[in-house]
Amino acid sequence: MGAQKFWLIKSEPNSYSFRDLLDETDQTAEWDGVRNYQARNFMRDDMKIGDGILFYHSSSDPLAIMGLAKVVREGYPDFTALDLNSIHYDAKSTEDNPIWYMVDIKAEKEFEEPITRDELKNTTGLEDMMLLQRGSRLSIQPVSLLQWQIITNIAANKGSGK
DNA sequence: GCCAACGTTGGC
DNA sequence: GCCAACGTTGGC
Repeated sequence: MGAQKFWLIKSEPNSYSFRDLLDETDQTAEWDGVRNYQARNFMRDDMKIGDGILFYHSSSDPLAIMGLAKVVREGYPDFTALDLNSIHYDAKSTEDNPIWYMVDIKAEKEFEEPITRDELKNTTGLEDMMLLQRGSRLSIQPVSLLQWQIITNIAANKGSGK
């Protein structure tokens, strides 16, 4: 079994928020609709059960990490690509040759206070975070162990009521 | 609302 | 295989 890895997933709360995930049965959702090859490869090949996820709200106020989630099902074909009625339908994808993949994620912990993008930018040690790089648009990003530790520490300190 | 950055498409 | 045109993302 490989070591646990860490990820950041972006979502526009207008379409799907961390609250929506918390409200799901078992707080679990299929992460469907991703139509970018690099993100697809992460889900198909690299995301493993138990991997940690930072759930980030993009195009919103505040721009922030809202909480933690984890991978509970590893990559499998995104069937919405085969569904003519889905906005994620893709004619290039077939049952025999599915192009797109998804994972299932489960909410783990809602931060008492979201960690804002500004805060991340001002935190020593996070300079290299992909999220903070100019022009970074990838909706699923790898996060290093150190970055994960720094961010979960911030959350823990906020949660301690200090 | 603006626009830079990026990924994809398609003509050649 | 190149690359211009286009559509989308997403911070500001």
